[in-house]
Amino acid sequence: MKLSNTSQRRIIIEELKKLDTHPTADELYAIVRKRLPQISLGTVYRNLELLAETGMIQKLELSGRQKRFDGRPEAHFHMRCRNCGGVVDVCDSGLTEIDHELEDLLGRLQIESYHLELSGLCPQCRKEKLCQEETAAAAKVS
Amino acid sequence: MKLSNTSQRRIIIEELKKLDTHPTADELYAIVRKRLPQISLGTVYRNLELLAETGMIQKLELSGRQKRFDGRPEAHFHMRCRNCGGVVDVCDSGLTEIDHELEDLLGRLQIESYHLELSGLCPQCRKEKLCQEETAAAAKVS
DNA sequence: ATCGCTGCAAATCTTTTGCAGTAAG
DNA sequence: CTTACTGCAAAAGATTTGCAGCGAT
Repeated sequence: MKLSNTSQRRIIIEELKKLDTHPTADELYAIVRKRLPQISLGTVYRNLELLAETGMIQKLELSGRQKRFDGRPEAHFHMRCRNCGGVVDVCDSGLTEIDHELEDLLGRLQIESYHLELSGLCPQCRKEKLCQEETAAAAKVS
Repeated sequence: MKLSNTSQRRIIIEELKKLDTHPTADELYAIVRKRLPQISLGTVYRNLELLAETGMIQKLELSGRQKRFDGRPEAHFHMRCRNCGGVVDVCDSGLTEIDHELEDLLGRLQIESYHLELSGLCPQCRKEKLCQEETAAAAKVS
């Protein structure tokens, strides 16, 4: 597979790699459009698909209607925020350990791969929720 | 939430519980239509949604365009077949063990839940692939 | 000059929804 | 009688595709 070097493709990669928000195709489209106002959403979809096939980026198969894209090609863990719907990276040595155990086990079970989707509150929403609770507690006292 | 007992709903549950194939809404629609030819796809979607909300069935958040539904409400593991695209149940004590470890770890990380999707060849496709390989080997010899 | 890529718009696929009529409690 | 449910058809949301022209190699 030989990909040519068009400005659309270059800018799509560039902008995606800047983000750690795992944008959907249309979110990335909005961002890329600031630099290339005439680009079409179809082009964004086609490029994301191709780039994922060649392994330069990842197409995330997460729950929810829309696919999301990740500029980091290495496997890592994701958590979906149940409050804001966003997707954040999760790094933890315990998870990495469990990952290895799973690999071993799945090999024995003739399962080829797996993917794990975590769910909870992202740091941002956790902070906001904490603030709300404090405010609520203060209101109760007064 | 009080659900009334309509024939549509009863038959949808009945047919879903008969299957271990985790059908999509339209697959189940086709099956239910044999008994209720005038039922609409919208009714199937609405009922599956309601039944999942009340916990009588599960709506599976798996990769791929279409949602799938599972008549067994208890949590268990699923594997998507990379050959036929179907979804099969996976039962294994090793997995259950890892499940517990994950629960522990995630509690510590303030992660609320997770879901694991396995991928490989379902038993059916594995068998067929094996046959093909044997045939290919035989052809090579002759 | 060739072949891949682009923008545009239409098509597709899955799911949801508005509505007016029907059935269940 | 009241409220939930249904069929139908249209709408909505996300992604894909056909096509004719354009740009990269």
